[in-house]
Amino acid sequence: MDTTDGSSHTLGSVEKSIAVLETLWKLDGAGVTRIAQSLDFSKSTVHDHLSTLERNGFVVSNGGTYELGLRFLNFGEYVKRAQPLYAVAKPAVTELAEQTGERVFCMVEQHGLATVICLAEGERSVQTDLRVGTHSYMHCSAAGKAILAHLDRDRTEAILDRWGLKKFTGETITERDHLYDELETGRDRGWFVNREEYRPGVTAFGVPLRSNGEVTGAISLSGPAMRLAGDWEDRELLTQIRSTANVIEVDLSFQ
Amino acid sequence: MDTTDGSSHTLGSVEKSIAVLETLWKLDGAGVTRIAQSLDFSKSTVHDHLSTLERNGFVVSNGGTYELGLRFLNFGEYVKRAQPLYAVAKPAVTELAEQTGERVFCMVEQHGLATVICLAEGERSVQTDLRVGTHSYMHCSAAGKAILAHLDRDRTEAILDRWGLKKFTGETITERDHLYDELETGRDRGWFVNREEYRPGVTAFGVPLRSNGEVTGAISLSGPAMRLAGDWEDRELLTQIRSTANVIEVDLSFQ
DNA sequence: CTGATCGTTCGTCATCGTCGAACAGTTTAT
DNA sequence: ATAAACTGTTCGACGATGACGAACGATCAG
Repeated sequence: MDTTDGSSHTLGSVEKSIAVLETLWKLDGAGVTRIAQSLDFSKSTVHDHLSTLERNGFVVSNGGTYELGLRFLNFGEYVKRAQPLYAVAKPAVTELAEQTGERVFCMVEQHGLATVICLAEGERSVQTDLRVGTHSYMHCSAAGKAILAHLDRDRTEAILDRWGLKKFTGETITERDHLYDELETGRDRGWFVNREEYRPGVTAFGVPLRSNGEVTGAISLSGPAMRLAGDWEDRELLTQIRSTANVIEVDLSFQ
Repeated sequence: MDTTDGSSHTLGSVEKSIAVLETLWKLDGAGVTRIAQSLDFSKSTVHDHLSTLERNGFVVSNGGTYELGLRFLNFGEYVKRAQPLYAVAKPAVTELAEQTGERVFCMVEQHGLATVICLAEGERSVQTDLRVGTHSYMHCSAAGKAILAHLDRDRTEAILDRWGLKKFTGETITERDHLYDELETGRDRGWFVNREEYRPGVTAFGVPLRSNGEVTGAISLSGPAMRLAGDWEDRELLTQIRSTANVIEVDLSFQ
């Protein structure tokens, strides 16, 4: 999958270490042998990588089994706070969740994926698998569409080339033209929607966040499809979401 | 500093990548040239590492300058939630902060450092530089002492050998015997204290958390030294802290 | 327009990452 | 109790590959 590069100066040993870390993540911790056969590396190679990573705090060993280390938490919190949006969006998102009772997210694009940087739950918010730090595809999330709609066409194309339009439910948009239409209508009316396109029964509305004319992220509000189905109540809900986005944009411009 | 190892099979290129990541962290993002001269690597080497790390989401480039990527947030949140203590301690810590109005931490030991895995602020809690994910030395924090006091003597020695007893204030304990005495008295009475040993004006009380007879972490409560100076009110405060710790220990044993 | 600086590309050489075999513990099954 | 089948770890040697300096094109300051 990566041997076709040819002249690229990518460091194989570093990528091996990353593969070990990914495996440790997928398997929720594992031993040398398990990782070695999962990646088709030799045991000694895996051991070398693990001990190097452990010496640096990215891995921790508990009597034969290895896990990801707390140094990731250190870097992770730093990266979260380094996002200009975080400090501003956090209180606004929390307030919107309290007002509406639903779950509210703030997401940022990086590497073609939308990542949750902060989240707040309302009183009646439903369960979800989206946590802070979760990466999600942009074609099937309300916030992702909001961001995608405001990128250069080339960039959008590149993102769709890289990640495809994976189908999660019967409602997921899997055709490019369909998605482009959706992005255009969303761009025109100022908000975006994900109607059970990622999880059955879950609908979300998304609004982009602009700073200096550039879209730097988006907020989205998600809840049960039943509750968010009507067009009448949506008007009220949407003005609340757009109002929150507006507050964030203004706050962002003053710091 | 590491060339004296001799026979160790540590992967130099991986450690170089880690050094690049650390530099990116220290400098809050930087360009190739800046990193290269900061680490005394060649520009092309730094570039190779950065592009490899970027291809994997650990670094992101914004027009010439590089920053740490959001993938660290993904891993960081995962590691946080992977700690058995996290889910149990979070609500208990929050409640204690509300009750007392002070700032409360839950910390876990790894690689000889105490790392904050969750934290809650009370209404009158003071400012601090401790965030979730912050690593701190164990000899000068209340939670760190609580954990240190219950490790094997060999382990404690190894930790002090590795990290030393760095002096932060005039109150910091910098001699081993002094620390061992302090750990013993704390172990006997069941709680530990840090009286302005890390930051002037900040005092903290710490209590260990046991699971199956083993200490897996600690909680601590910190506030202004003035407020936490008396011995009378401390009695009340300490029973609240110990009671919270007790709740966590019981909850932990039932999952 | 010019000089200096940036990030990037490229090809070479010597380093050092990889592997298999052997090691020492630990658990499982007989 | 004993052996067989694991585990993680150590070690040395070979050859892939990571590091470097030089040259590149792009950008910015004066």
